[in-house]
Amino acid sequence: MAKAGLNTPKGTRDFLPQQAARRNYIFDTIRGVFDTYGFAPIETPAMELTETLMGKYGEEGDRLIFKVLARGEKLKKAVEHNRVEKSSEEALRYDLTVPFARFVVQHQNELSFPFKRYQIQPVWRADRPQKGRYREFYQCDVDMIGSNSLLNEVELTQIIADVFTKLGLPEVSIKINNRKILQGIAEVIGEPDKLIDITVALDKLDKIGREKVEAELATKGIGKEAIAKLGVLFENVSLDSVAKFVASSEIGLKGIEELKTVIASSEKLGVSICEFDPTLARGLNYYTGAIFEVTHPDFPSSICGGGRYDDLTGIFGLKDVSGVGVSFGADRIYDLLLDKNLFPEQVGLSAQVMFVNFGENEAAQCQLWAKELRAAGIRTEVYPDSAKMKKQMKYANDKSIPYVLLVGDREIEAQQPTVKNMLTGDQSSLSMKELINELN
RNA sequence: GUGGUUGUAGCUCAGUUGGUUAGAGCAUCGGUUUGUGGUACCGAGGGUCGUCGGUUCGAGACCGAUCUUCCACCCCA
Repeated sequence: MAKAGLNTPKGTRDFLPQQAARRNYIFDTIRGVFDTYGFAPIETPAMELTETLMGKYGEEGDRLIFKVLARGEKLKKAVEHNRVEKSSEEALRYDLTVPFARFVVQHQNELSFPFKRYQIQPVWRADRPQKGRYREFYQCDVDMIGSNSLLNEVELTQIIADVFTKLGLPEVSIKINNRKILQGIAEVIGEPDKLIDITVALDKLDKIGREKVEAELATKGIGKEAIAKLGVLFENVSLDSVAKFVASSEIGLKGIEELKTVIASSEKLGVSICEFDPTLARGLNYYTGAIFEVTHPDFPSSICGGGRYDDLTGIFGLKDVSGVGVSFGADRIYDLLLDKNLFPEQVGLSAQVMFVNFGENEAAQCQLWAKELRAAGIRTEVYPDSAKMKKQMKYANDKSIPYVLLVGDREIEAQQPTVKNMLTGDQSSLSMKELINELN
């Protein structure tokens, strides 16, 4: 720990066997749900070209992208001209959505649309680490691209409900809003260009209160009259009142209609955890329609989020292809499950059987028997060294291996091992056949 | 990016107003038990006190810088 270089970089961690097994449990659960909806897996590189990522996430996002340093002569020149940062040609991916858009455009002729994919990979953000906030973390993305249908949004709410039900977290809620509504609000108060500023400020309403939100809006250059018009929303933000508010805005009304459809259709399919949240804004620039955020009452930040992006592929040269998707935050879900003690007892499979090693000849017999057991699908290990019995027993005990097989002269002569049940301590002499029957 | 916070054996922590060879519990390894684990008893190894520099006769304790941890903001999974 004290030695130089003996730790992982800020905001990253190692995973011990139990932690890794529990993470796999989360990945497997999520993947299982994605599979049942007919999504196909893809992968993309850890690095993208810097220009692929820059400018897609908004000011804040751009700042948090990890850039890869130029090397050799290029670096030398960049240092001379004081342009090190701009000389970066590659960067670690910041999310999975933008690389996916690039992927779709690049492989458009090899894909059939609408295209449904999932992607479970790490992403990197140069954020200040905190609880539930890491610099390297896994996102589990599902997206469908090439379809405008609201059926897709509805399917996403079903997927979210399925995943969290399976993980034992049915008390989550899916906060839903629609960027079109936010755009409508901006239009109605006469500040259509300030959409982002307005939504970001509105987002803080329940945290910092009305006065501070108004102050923030003012500093963003929004006029007093416009702020005054917003007043109604500060007091009553039910779906009906917002609908009335944006009645004069075509796009706003469209948003209201979409939102109502998604919530109503989801409910018909048994997904009753959706709720309209007019203050949900989301800072990522590329969202244009529905936006989602999943929260849990016992966790401070969102554990899943996403939305519809009408023109993300347009930036890469493919017009009129709309996509929608959400991303599950595996690391936050891990923290939450750990906190609530919700991991199943037996996650991660240890061997069912271990052969104690008595020496070269005995081990040779063990290898033969181990081969038979493995062929029968029984997880088997042979202790590699002829260490002291006590040490080998302790190893089996530490790994909670339920059966230990003793193979010495007596057993080789009898042609069957002594089987010790580690739970009860009972021992018996069993043939391979009997053992396989007992374990299957 | 802003403000604050933490850092002593693998882990959780003691360490009195700066003073000789830095401690405990757990874990690890060994022994009591050379074909038997989880209990018990005995013993051992392991730390240049995050790092670099400074003050001092003397620093784990004081000062500075840096890295790391955690927290609030920002933003987000």
